Amino acid sequence: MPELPEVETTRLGILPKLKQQTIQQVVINHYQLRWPIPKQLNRSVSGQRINDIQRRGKYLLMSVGGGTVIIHLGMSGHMKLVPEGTPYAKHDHVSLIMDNGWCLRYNDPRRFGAWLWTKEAPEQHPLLNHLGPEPLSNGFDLAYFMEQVKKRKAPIKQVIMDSKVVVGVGNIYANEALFQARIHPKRAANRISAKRLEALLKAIKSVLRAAIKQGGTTLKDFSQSDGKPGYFKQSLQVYGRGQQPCYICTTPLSEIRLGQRTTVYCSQCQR
DNA sequence: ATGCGGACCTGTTAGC
DNA sequence: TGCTAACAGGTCCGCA
Repeated sequence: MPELPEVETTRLGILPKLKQQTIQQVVINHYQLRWPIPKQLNRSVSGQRINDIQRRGKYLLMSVGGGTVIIHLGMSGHMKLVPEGTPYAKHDHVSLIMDNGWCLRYNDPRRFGAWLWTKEAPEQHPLLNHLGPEPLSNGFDLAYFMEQVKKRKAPIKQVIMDSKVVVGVGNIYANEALFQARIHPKRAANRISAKRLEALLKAIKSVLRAAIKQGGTTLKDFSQSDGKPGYFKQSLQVYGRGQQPCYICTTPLSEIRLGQRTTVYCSQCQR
């Protein structure tokens, strides 16, 4: 479920009910996520007020007095806000019971997500301190992108999905951005002209912006128990459309595996 | 340093 | 209908 736009949508969805509210209690039903949830989490955050929730890449950073909860949704994680006392759903692993009667539930069937605790500045944390720039920030510009790409001969798709190069570009949006920029996903990163790299840079930004905008339309449903975002599906040009006609030239879209991820592209339009 | 495959999990779907 | 295999939005880790 979560690529960057969904994480941002989640953040914007839960923030209004949590900001400046006090965490009464933490209930952990399942400690074993990608890494075990630290035992001291409950002690560290109970009674603390949530100052803010920020996002870095696909990580959510919940700052409370004394430290930060670092949250990742993995492949299948999502958040729900429910009234306190609502029965647990299957795979509800973490609950934050708030003083204002709301309860944040973290649900994650595959348990690839994470809930960690740090007292240091979160950007110093080992999981965050090697991350590349935010894709929508000014730091992700053509000069930087060219610098990164020229030392990489791997397929461009794998390079734009590398969080050391830029954060937040997952499999769906990597496919979409490459189609928008007309670049073949297997093309060696260091063999793309500046002009085409600029097109890719713009495509990454525009695809992510558009998706965040779409996610925003489902925000009002967020406190509902089944708040599944409607998603960006109808806007997808290639992802999930293998064998179907290219919207530009009608050639059937190709589907291959690249780095163990499904990759869809138009062999006619993308070079 | 870069690049690759394996690992962590459960649920859903395609194929026999 | 039931079983099995493959695949799913992520990304860290260890080894070449």
